[in-house]
Amino acid sequence: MSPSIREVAKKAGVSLGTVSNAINRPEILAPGTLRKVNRVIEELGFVPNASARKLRVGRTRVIGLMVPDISNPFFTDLAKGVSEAALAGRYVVILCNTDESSEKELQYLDVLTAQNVEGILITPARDSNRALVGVAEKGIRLVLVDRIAQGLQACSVAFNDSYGGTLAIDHLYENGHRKILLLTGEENIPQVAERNSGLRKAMSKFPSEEATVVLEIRIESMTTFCAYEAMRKKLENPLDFTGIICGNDLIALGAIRALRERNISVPGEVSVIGYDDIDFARSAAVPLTSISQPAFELGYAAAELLISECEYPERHVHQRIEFQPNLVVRESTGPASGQLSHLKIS
Amino acid sequence: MSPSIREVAKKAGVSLGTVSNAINRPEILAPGTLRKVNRVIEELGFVPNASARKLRVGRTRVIGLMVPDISNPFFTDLAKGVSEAALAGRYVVILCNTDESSEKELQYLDVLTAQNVEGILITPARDSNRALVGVAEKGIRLVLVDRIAQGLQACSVAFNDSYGGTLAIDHLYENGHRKILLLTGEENIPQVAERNSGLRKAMSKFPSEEATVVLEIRIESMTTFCAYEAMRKKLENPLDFTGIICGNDLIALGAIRALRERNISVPGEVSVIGYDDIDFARSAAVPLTSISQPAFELGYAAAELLISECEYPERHVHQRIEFQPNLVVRESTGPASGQLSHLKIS
DNA sequence: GCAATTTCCTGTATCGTTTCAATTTAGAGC
DNA sequence: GCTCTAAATTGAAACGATACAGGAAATTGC
Repeated sequence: MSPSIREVAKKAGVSLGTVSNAINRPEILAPGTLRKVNRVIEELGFVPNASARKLRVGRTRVIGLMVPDISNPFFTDLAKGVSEAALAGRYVVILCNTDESSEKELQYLDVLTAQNVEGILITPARDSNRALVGVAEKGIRLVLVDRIAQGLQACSVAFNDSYGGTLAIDHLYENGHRKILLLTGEENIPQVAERNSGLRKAMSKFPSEEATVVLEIRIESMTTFCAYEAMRKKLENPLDFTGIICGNDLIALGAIRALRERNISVPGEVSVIGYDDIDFARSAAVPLTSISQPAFELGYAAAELLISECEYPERHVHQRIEFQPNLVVRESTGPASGQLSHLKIS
Repeated sequence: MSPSIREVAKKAGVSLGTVSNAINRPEILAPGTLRKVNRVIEELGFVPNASARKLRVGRTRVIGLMVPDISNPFFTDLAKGVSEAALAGRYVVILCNTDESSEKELQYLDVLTAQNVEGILITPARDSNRALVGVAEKGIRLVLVDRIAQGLQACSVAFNDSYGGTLAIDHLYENGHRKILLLTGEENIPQVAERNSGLRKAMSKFPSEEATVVLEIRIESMTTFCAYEAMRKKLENPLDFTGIICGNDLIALGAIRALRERNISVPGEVSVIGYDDIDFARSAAVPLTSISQPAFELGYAAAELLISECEYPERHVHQRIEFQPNLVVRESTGPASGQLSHLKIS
């Protein structure tokens, strides 16, 4: 097995404390001693036992990352950002994929608590507030990612979802779209609610006589497949919209697939706008107009925030970092002219 | 802070050992005592300190997962499988994204060692054999994912890459393609080498006078962007192939993007075949023909293997699990007729 | 009713670090 | 050379759990 600090001490002819100092506060050792100890450490391939250190110091250098769906490239990028920031701070990330199930989320919360993680980055499920409060009471620090949680003192990082919604609707409006389908997850997902509120706010700017109609479909899970199914069903009836705003790019991809199967041209007949601007958006069947959000940066910032809170709890004050989304126009959106008149007739 | 076993003992009026037994061997306690202790545990919200337990028992219930690129949906699915198997075994996964850099890989190997992980699931970089042997010597169990490593006693899970290569070339050959471009990563990546060897083996079956030509481009990093750049450069010269076999789907996506920019029709003029069959393959600009590999299952199997090795080291024997890939035909491949004659002229 | 056995529980040593008060050594000043 | 201070090193006491030897109580056998 791995040698212990004791063996290093013996072989180097110094005391336990000195070896420990060589590792943790090299500057207080005499240069000669330090060199001697380091050589022995090297020789024996000594790696300090993290469990023992954790036990003594009470710090684990482990954080948890809890995401609803790691398959979603948005969260993958986020995870990459987190991972990188963690590595830079010599922390380590435990990945928890909840599949949007709050049951799994609770299970993971337990496991993470048992593992004594120092903090958790979490995009919480709709109804896990209570559990989070419990976790926070155990002294585990939380950073909320892209969600808010009421009644919880914690840092958070997020995008301005309301502004994102505005960007989407403005873009379609400017292109003449008046009948718009909103294809998104259930509204008890906070970001969804935020974006919709942004949408509504933006709409209220427009003259009401223009009657911008927004139809809504809520799909169960924000994945390509569910969106595809939902869209197929919708298309069994005649078109009553010219633009679609999607809750994320995966949904947009699914919608476009369903539209193409029905030979409905995108953007000729229907414009589609996604959200997140994942890497695949530009390689999609119809390169996707989308609201871009720098997921990697969000993850990096979130992890930095958490680590700094863990490292310097006394001088820490909770804060919220907000990133601005922006619109990336590609080929899936265009003017609505033809369709508009068609709708007027029907 | 979290209460310790000591406080539970005091409050329940029993000794330390009894509380410990209540947690770890409830069956040896008198039912009344057990109930009493459990009630107190509940009341105080006691969670055992994992660090202390780890220190004492030497087991951490933590495994590491090291992948070259978590953005690649193949590895994302793999990670999901690993995560799920781990959760089922009450293990926890530390995610390590190496960005294909062996420097980062070494760094992570150190961190994981220090964290006392019980085992590591790894898709090793080309030249990290030595480091892996060192890790194995420290008693950390390894499972190699989709790669082989010589001189290392360990379990492994993989796809039959050679067979995958065969599937790809057979499909193109049957469609009349004779001049084929291979667009892949560098051959010191083991799977790449394996697939190529499968390709060559398959080609040797065909009558040599037909002169199936395989051109090769090695791209630095197996990502969409690198592939796109490489393909663009290639297309500055006239087409001298009718089919492309890609190292993975991301590469295929990049290649198709470059082809479309040049108004080269896929599959009209050039057929493209990917590898991995990621979720986006079917939503791509041209739905992608690909070699499908069940990444989730691979991950799940790998983690199960590792966990069972950790749990029952004495009865464990190293094994290799191999999954068979299979061909999924979509729209990116088709007959080569027109192009073939064109090439004969040039 | 007493010894033998079984069942249940206690208390202490231990895992490998870090911390910190105490001690030794070295250096400076005269 | 001696004192005083600063620098370097030591060693024991934690951290919180588990294991295990052994003690107390309950049960059994005759």
